[in-house]
Amino acid sequence: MFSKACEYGIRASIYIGQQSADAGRRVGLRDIAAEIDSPEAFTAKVLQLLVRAQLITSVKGPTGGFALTAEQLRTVTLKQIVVAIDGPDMLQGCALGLRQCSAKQPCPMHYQFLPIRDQLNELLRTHTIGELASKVHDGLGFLKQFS
Amino acid sequence: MFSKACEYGIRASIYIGQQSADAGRRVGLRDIAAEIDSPEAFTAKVLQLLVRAQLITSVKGPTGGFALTAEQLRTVTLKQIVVAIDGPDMLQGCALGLRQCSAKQPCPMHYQFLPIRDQLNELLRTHTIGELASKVHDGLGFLKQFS
DNA sequence: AAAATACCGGACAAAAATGTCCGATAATCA
DNA sequence: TGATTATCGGACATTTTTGTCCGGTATTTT
Repeated sequence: MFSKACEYGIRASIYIGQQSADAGRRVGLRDIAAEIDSPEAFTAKVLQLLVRAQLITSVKGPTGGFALTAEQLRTVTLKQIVVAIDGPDMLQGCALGLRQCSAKQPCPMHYQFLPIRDQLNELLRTHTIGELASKVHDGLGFLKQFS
Repeated sequence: MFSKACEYGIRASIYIGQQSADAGRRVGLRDIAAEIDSPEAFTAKVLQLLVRAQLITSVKGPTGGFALTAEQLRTVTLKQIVVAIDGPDMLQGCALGLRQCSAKQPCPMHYQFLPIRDQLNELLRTHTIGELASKVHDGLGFLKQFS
C-alpha cells in the first residue's frame, strides 16, 4: 500500500506526537527507531523530509530531538505525511496505470475504483497525527509488535 | 497501488480476453504490448507467470499466442491476477507495516482501514476478466491512451 | 524434413527503493 | 571556551523492481 519509507514516517510521526502531547518532551532518533521498530539511519532520512515539509519540528544539540507543536498536533493530517513522502500518485493515479484515466477515457475499472479511492482520500484527510497519538496514549493503538 | 508488473498483467489479460471472446483468436506478444502500451519483453515475463498460474493459456509456434478459454473468461477474477503477480500482501497486510496487526494489537488506523480494504478485496473478487473484456469491446473502457 | 514462427527460460542490465556510514553543523552544558 | 550531544546532508552499499537479450523448445507450414 504505502512504501516502507512512508510506513516509518507515519509511525514515527505518531510516536513523536504522542510524546509531545503527553509530556511535551522531544524524542531522539534512537528512541524513535526503537519504539516503532525501524532502521535508525533510514528513519532519519524520512524525518528530514517531514521537517523540511514543516510537518514535524526538530532541534539540534543536547536535549534536542523531534517534536510536534500544539498546532502541528491539531492540524497535520495523515494525508500530508503520505504526500510528503510518497507523493500524490497513490491518491490520484489510475489503478491500471493509464497516464490519463478519466470519464473521457476511463480504464475498465475506473468507476469501480473511484469510490474506494475517494474513501481512502477522505480517511487520510480527516485523521490528524494528534488524534492518532492520543489513541496510542490510551492503549487503543500500537506502533510495533509487543510479545 | 499495484506494481508495474501487475498493471501490465491486468491490462494484458483484459486485452487477450477481449480478443478471445470477440473473435476466438490468439494474440501474439508484439500485438499485446502495442495494444496496452507496455514493454514487450517485460510483459512476456508477466504473462509467463499467469500461464503458470493457469489464469491464461498460451500456444507456441506459428498461429500461436495467448488466449483465454471460455471457462477462464467466465471464472478468472482480477484478484487472482493480482495475487499471482504481486502476492497477497497488499490485500491483507497492515497499512502501517506492523507484522501482526489485528484486533488484539491494532495499529492506530486498523479499524478505519478495514472497511476500505474489505471493499477492495470484494471489488477484485467480483470482477472477472471476461466482464472487463466485454466493457472494452463495447467501447466503455480503454487499455491505453488514444490521442 | 526443413524452415519459419512464437512462447519459454535464464542471464544480464538499469533504475528505484531501502538501508548504512560519516563528517559537518548547531545547540547545550560544564 | 571546550567538550558533548544530536540532527543534517552527502556519499555509498544493498536489495528489489523494472526492463532487455538471446538461445532453446514446441508448433505449424511448405
